[in-house]
Amino acid sequence: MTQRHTEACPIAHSLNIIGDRWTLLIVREAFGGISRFSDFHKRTGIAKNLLTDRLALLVQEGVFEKSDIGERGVRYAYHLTESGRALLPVMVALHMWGNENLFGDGEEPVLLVDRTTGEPIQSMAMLTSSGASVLPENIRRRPGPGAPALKTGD
Amino acid sequence: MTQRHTEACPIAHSLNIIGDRWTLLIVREAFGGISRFSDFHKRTGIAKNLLTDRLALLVQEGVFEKSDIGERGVRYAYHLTESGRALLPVMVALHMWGNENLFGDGEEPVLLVDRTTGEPIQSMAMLTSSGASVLPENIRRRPGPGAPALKTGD
DNA sequence: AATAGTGGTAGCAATTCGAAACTATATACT
DNA sequence: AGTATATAGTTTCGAATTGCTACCACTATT
Repeated sequence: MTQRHTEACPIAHSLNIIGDRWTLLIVREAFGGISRFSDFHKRTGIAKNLLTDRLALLVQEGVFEKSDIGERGVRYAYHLTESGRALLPVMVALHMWGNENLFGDGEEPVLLVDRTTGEPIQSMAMLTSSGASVLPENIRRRPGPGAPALKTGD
Repeated sequence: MTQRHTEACPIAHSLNIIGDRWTLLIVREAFGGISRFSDFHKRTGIAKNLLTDRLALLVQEGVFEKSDIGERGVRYAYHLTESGRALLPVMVALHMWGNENLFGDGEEPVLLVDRTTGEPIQSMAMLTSSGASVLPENIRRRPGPGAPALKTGD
C-alpha cells in the first residue's frame, strides 16, 4: 500500500484507507458480524492476496484489530475497533445513496430499518454540538486547528 | 471502466462508481464550486486520462452533467446533478470520520461548520420517516423489494 | 496415512495507473 | 499573418496493482 494523497484534507486521507473497490465491502461484512479471513474472502469475492494486504492496512490504521483465537491451528479474528465502528455513518450514507440513486424506489435490494420498530431509515441529518440540524446548503468548509500554515515567507 | 461488483447490494453498486482513490476528490471539488476539467485536474492532481475516464463514468451514471459553455474555444462545465448532490452525506460522513479518526481533536485540517451560526458540525443522525433518530446499534439490514429471489427450485 | 479447513504466500498474466508528450480548437497579441 | 496561450482532451509507454491459480504450514478429523 503506497500512500497516495498527502493533502491536508480529511477526505483525501480517508480515501487513502477506504478509497478502493474492496475495503468497504470488508467493513460491511464486519458490521454483519464476519470476523474471519476465509469468511471475508468467501463473502466478498476479493482475492486472498488483496485481502491480506487490505486487512494488514486496516489493522495498521486502527480500523480493525487482529486477535489470535487459539482454536484448532492458526486462527485469527478481525474485529472492528472503535474507529472502525465509527465508519457506520459512511456505510449508511453510501447505502442510502445507492438505494436512492442507483436502484430507485421499489427496487432496493437491501433496506436499512430500525430494529426496534421496523421503520426504514429515511435520511441522515447533520447536527451541531447544540443538536441543531444543519441544512446541506449551509455546510461550509473552514480551515481547522491543524490547517497547514499559509506560506508567509517567514 | 469495467463493472466489478455485481451483487445485489447498494454499497457494492455505489463502490462501482465512487469506489476508487480519486472520484470523491472530484466530487469534493464539485461541491466547492469547481466545474472545469482543468480545475479538477489542477486541484486534485489526478492524471488527465484518468480524469477523462472518471468524468465520463460519472456523467454516464448521472452524477455529473456535462454542458458545453460556448466560451472561447472548446469549453465544458461539469456540474453535479441532483444525484451527485445527494452524495453530500457521504462526503460529510467521510470528512468527519477522517477528522476524528485520522487527525484527532485539535489536529483537524478542515472543519465543517454551519454557515449561518459558525457552529461546527458534530455528528450525523439517522432518521426514520417519522423523524425518529435511530441508534447505530439498532440499524438492521433487511431484504428490500428489489431483493433477488431466493433459489427455490421453482 | 489421507483428507479437509484456515490463513496465508508465490508466481504470473492482465489490467490499470501515472507522467509526459502530443493534438485540436479558439482566442489574444504583435 | 504569425505567434503565443488556454482548454480539453488523446496517445504512448513504463510502472504498479489486481486477479487467478497453485502451493504451503499447521491442525483436526476420518
